[in-house]
Amino acid sequence: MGLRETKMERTRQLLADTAFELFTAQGFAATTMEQIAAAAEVGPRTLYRYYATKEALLLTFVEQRLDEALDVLRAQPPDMPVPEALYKLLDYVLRTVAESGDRIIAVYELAWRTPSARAQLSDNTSRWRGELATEIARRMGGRSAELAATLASANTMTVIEVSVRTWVESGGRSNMRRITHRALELLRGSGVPVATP
Amino acid sequence: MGLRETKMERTRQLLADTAFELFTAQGFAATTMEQIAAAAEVGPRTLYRYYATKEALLLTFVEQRLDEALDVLRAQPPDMPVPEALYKLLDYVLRTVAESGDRIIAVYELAWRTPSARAQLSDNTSRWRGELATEIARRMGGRSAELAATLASANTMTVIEVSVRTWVESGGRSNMRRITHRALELLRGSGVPVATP
DNA sequence: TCGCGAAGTGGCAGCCACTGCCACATGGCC
DNA sequence: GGCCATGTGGCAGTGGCTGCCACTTCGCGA
Repeated sequence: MGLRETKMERTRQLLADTAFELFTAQGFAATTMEQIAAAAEVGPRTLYRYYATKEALLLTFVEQRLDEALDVLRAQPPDMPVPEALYKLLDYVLRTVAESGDRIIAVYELAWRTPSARAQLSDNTSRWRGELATEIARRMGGRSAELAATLASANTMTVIEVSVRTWVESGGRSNMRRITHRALELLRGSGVPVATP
Repeated sequence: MGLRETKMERTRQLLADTAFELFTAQGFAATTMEQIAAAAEVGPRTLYRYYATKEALLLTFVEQRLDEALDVLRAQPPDMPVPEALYKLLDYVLRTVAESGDRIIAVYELAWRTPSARAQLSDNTSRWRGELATEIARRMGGRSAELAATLASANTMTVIEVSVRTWVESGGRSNMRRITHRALELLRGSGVPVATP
């Protein structure tokens, strides 16, 4: 990786961090892109080259975690049973969410309060669910599995959402895994694969 | 209902219809709010009083249908088994979607092509899913049912989404109900209530 | 090592979604 | 018929976002 790319990666990180601080300090709407650019000491035009929208600047952190989780799933051997692979994914998500702690909580709370950011978050998770469905379908094999894969993906996403949501609402104090396991237990028994340890 | 309210309702309808025609004719992004206001012969400021955002103008049609479906569910007797009540809701959605035909297809295709509109649509359905979960929880009774209700709501929404999506993608030619029933069949057997005729 | 092309940066002008404010008009009601 | 509440519309302004173009800086081959 050349000097150029290193520098850009650093700038990218700096912009997201600077934005995050301003957002938490003054609120999302009250912070302008110009302010963020000034605080990070770049031109506004450059800021837009790194992040196309203000919402992206807030949500990139969450987005990265979800994409990493997908990579974890893809890295599992192709002959691993789907429920087991899904459990690895779920486990990764819950672990990293719990580790990132405060920042995740702050981002979610900001996003939920801000219509445009909440909408963008919904869109991200919806896109992510689609990618997850594709990966599950590949593992289940064959065209006919597409519907089951879509349902399995939706189930998984719902479990993640409900777990994270209650965890965030408790300020990071509740036991995320307990809810996850209760949800998985409820979902078992249908014709759709469910994450299993 | 007084003359005043009647007139406003008419204007409201006129604005959405005018916008829809312009959107389909020239595309969502290429249509300005000013154009819509001019075409409907109201001031731009007035347009904003009826619809807070451009996306709302496009999506109000879909939104209305979903809200009606919730009302249908709420109208069912409280002692009706949840799976049966869910089936009534599902049935209403599929029926009205099929009846509204071209317009639904056009709205979805416009929304999917437009990031901001797609995000808004995601947000709407997410909010709707929450309301559905609340209603299901009430019918299942008790605090402890909340998680199962959330999962049931998510399942139902997924079934609707996947049905509508494939239907729209086929240009309204595929059999929406076949997919719906296959999906419901797959979902049966878990601890979560599933729509049943 | 030097210089050149590619790639990143930033300023400027401009579009348009959206808002607060205020003056005006128009139903609804006594 | 006149008054109040409520709806309409113009105006000025903010800020997100874009295209364009000039400038700088990195990376690489001669």
